[in-house]
Amino acid sequence: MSKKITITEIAEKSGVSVSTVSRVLNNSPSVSPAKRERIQRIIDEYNYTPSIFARGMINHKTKNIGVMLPDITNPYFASFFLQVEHFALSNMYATILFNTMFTKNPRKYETPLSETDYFKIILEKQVDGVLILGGQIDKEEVSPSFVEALNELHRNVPVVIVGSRIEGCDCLFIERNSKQGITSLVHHFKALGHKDIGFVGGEPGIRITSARIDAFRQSMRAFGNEPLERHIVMSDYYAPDGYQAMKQLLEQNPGQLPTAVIAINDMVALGAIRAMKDAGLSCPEDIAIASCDQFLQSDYSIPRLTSVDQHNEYLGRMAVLQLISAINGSMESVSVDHMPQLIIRESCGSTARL
Amino acid sequence: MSKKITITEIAEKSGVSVSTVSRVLNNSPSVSPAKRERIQRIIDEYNYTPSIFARGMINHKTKNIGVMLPDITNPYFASFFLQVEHFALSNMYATILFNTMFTKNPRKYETPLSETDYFKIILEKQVDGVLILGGQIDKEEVSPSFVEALNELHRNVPVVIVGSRIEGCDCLFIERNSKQGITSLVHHFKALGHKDIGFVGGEPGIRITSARIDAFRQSMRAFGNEPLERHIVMSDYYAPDGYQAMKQLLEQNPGQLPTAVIAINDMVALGAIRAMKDAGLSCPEDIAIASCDQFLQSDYSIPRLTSVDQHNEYLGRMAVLQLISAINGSMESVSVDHMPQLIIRESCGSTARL
DNA sequence: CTGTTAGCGCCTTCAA
DNA sequence: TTGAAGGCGCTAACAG
Repeated sequence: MSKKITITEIAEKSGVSVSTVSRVLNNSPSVSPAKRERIQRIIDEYNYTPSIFARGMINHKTKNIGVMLPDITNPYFASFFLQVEHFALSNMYATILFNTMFTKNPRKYETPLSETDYFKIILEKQVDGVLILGGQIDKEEVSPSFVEALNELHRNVPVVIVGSRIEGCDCLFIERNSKQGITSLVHHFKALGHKDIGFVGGEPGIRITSARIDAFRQSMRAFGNEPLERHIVMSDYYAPDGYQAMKQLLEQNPGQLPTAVIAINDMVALGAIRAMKDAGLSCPEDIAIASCDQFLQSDYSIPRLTSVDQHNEYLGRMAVLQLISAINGSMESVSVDHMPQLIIRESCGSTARL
Repeated sequence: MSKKITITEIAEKSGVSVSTVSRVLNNSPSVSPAKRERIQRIIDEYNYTPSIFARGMINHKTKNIGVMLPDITNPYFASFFLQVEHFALSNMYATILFNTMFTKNPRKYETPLSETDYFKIILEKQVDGVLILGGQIDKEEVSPSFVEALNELHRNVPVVIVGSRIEGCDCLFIERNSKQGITSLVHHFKALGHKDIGFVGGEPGIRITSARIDAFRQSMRAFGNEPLERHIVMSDYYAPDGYQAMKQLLEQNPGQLPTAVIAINDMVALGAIRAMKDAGLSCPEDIAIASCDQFLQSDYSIPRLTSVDQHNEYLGRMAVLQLISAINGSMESVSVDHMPQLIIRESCGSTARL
């Protein structure tokens, strides 16, 4: 590895002092155009880039942000992350990604590390800010010690959490309305004449799950229907979970199945439809299905999935922007007001097309 | 943000010199046990971690690696990356991820940045090593200027490329046998009695595509069949591409369709099956389908996808390991010898089960 | 507009 | 076994 050239050498080669070179490096106005150009030429010629270490010693910034999420192979997190990375880079921040694997996942990985271990590692990396997505923060019962760890982290570096506000946590939050999507799904099914609607997927004890199921119950009641508890089967967020949940729903409701079911996301919907098929039922004829969170490729499954676009990508952008402004001193939480969009395809059995 | 405590303060608080503190920090043996313990206690108490900047100025290491890939939302890259990140971290390296978006992708993103721009950014980040996956390096014709950029990067920091060796490129490569999988697929279809086999997906001019199509032709010939060119339709790597490719295949071969088709990966297979369905054909009855690269969830589609597990996750592990050993001085390319595994499910029309 | 200089926090000789 | 001192590459006063 060729050793890096330093500012001193550039200064010597261009016959000026290091400060002058430093000035052109930092676009200081007070450099004569002639010198500036000459120096820049040398810089380019030698392909010189200043040492982040030396710079960091002074301004204590790495221009790196840390992103902590459970599992990048989950399309939900992936599409979110893509936006984050993209927008961070266009603001000159690079993104260090940590997969905490702190949710169940189909690969059954375990990490020996706790989330607070990750906090420590992140801190050591001296990132300028941290974005947290999923994991413990999504639990309904967040342990006080975890909140304290979060606060400690935030004391060192701005932390933006994507999810609902946690009692006693000083971090910044970026929240959004998660009911809207469910409500339009229920309305849609009602409009199609369904009375008994079920719900599958989502891990119990996780906020997003409860929020959605609550919204589900609530909007059912708004139609004068009390949803049947036995038509609600929670499990988790992946295809195998949708499969298992639907299987259970079918088995525990012989002869009295719902005519429509809402799945917590597209992977779960996929699994659920597969379970129906394996039980000799077909979708949407026997049970119509729609999901709350659209992923890519849902337009290519059989049947094509009716789903809700929660605009997660937009949320990703908002999150980085929030983090960057926090790094630069702004300290307010934001709530993103977005309008989830119902995407009607085949699995809901509607013939309507947008 | 609370400012960090320094080694000097630790030294003062424990009544020793900075050098002694430094010694305990770096596990130097020459510190009296008593002092060592006392100092360690203070370190823990104040939750002190040494500044990476100051350290970096001396050893020039960040303990960060850079990973460059086209699109993390592509499950192929995601599962690969997950392994990389995981293994890197267990070796104390954090991973900075760059999505170059340098392939077509369903989101139609564009970056204003070229891949060589990314090289520059990565270099500025002073990572200890770089892993490159996909993008230009996969092209059949790599421009000399790109190779030179790669070499220049490699002159500064170890670069590991996942893919086939590029003429004139000094980087480290991690290669694998990509024929094996195709061959077993062809054998499998032959064993099921298929004669006319088609191929869909993959971008023309990309090495992995050509390699697979070559392997396809070759193993067809081994059975005395010359594959029909009009039964081979390239496009790209995502579901919409599979859809479009199959649609074209169907349209351009009226009355003389293949009875089986190999798709370049599971997303393409999904799209292809969907196209068949939309054309009133069903899989595997009318055309059997199998794919070369298995992703998660393929076990839940309708029909379940017969596919090949290329053990990409293993490859990911090998790649980081290779990079880390390169960072530590080892400079040999490795070729991973793995045995792709055929996973027989429904889409190939076989009744056999493993 | 430009140069000089004092650190930033740490590690590493070199002496003691 | 310990401490003192130099220097890593850069920026930010401070002088000129």
